[in-house]
Amino acid sequence: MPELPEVEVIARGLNHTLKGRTIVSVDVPGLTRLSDSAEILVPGVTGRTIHRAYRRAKVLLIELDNATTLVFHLKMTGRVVHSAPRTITSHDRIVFILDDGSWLIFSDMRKFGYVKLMDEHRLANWDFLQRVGPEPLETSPEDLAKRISGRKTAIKGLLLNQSVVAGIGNIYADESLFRAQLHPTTPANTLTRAEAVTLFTELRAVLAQAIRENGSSISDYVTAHGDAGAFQNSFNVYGKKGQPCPLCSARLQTLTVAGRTSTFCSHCQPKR
DNA sequence: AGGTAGATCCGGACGC
DNA sequence: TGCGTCCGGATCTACC
Repeated sequence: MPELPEVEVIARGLNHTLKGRTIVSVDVPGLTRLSDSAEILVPGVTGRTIHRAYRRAKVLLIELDNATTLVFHLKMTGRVVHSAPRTITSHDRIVFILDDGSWLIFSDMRKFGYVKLMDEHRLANWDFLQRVGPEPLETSPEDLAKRISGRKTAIKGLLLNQSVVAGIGNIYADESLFRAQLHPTTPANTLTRAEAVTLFTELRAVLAQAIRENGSSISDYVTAHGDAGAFQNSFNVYGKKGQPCPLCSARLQTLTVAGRTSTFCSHCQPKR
């Protein structure tokens, strides 16, 4: 489940090794439903040189030399890996063959992800980019706190809401709520400003640490070069239902909040 | 208008 | 072995 840190690590890795490479041909074993068609993608990218790779929210963007951009959303099981040529697998969706013989491969077992090719106009007017909230690592905790003030809904739902703050998924929502000692159903309008600032300070810290540790590998995530991340070893609560709280040793519990499984410590994160 | 629930996409994991 | 159920990121619809 790539969230902000995982996509950031992939983007940095790709930017390092793809910059200046030219796409010489494309193989399309089978695109996902939400992707642009091969008729758009193949002629659009063939012969183009890669300028840079970067991230916005959970979206990976690879900018080409004619002001078009390959846009990837990995959703749960997507991968974008730069590797030597290898046998195509049943999960591979599109392969970009580069001028040094290496491959850039988009795979996605569950086919929820997508790849699209956007020109400047389509990218600038893309409704997702119009709606998405600020980058948490580039926005002060005070400014982020203002964005949730007065909202009656559960704080967990607001953290997952991409238009409130960009790039947060279940892992980093649960981990930051634990660090801030807030129950996931806490109505945002019951937080003091100081509590909200603490929450976003912890969110930023957990995201920065996850990036330093190459992201969290729980099911399918690997870096741009196929390596697993390490931050899953630093989880306090995510995926640890029934295990002891690292602070008080009470059994961690789960609850569905905003439609998502939330793991928390009912002692350290009391309901209010 | 803000908010929630449910459906949808897909296939691996898991339980009976 | 085999079938049914669960899960999840984001979006959409229906509804309160």
